[in-house]
Amino acid sequence: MPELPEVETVVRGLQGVLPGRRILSVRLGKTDFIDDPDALERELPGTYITSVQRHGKFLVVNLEGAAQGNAKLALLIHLGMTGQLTTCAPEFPAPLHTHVFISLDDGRELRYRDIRRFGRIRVQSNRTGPSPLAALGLDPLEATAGEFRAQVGGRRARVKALLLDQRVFSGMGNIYADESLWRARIHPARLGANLSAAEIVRLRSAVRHVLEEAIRLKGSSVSDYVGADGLPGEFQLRHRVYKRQGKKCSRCGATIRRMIVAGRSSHFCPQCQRGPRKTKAKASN
DNA sequence: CTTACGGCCTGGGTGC
DNA sequence: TGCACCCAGGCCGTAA
Repeated sequence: MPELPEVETVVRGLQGVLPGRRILSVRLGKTDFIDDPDALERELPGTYITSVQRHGKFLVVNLEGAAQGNAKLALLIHLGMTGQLTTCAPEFPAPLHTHVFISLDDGRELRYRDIRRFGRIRVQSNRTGPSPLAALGLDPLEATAGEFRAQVGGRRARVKALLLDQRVFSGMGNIYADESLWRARIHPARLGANLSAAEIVRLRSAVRHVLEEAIRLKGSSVSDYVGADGLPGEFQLRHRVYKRQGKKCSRCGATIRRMIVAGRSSHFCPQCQRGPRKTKAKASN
């Protein structure tokens, strides 16, 4: 599933090929995951790609009109669960579920494929309403220790829910939330407000370590993820808990467990990551 | 206001 | 060969 490291890998791959290219034409397959398919076909041709960036799990392709001073546009792409954004020769046969074909002035084609169409594509301009990027929380790689503590401490939501909430931290999903909590030795069901200052520091450094290592290994390919070059990542080989229930914890040897926390399956070591205290409904007085 | 939870979207994988 | 079921991320409505 594309989370921060996977999107970052795709962005870095595209940064080498897209900036400076002009979009010649757009061809669409199914469009139910595109906010305004007509706008995509109408507004993209003729524009120049100026840069590619990541915001949380969003991939942003910045565009500029041919004439000077033209309104700037951005193509916002969220890969959802199974989105793939690659460039290739236009003759290359398109695999099933490829729904967007953008031909470029260097003869190559930018393609979007999405098996389940949980992804989203949207053209963003100054007249298309509020950008979904505005609602995003801190980038976990850029958040200072103080910012991190402010988002986690004092919150009565489960720490797993906080890590997954894109308005709190942007970019993390189930894999990296679970891997980070294991590394920090924090149970996913603990409440943010109940974490000690030391635990919050540990969590921030675990998140950074895990995300940076995953970026180095070009992401985790667990379902359909591939980078901009079509190649899978390798971080799935380093997963310590994600989808490893029943296997041994590499740190203490206990058996990894899976349980639903914050509505999502959560993988953790019951030995290294001690559960929250059971709050008694009514203590004696 | 904050948090919790169920449902919806889709289709590949799994198990019967 | 079929088929019901589960699961995933984001979002939305509803309830406490």
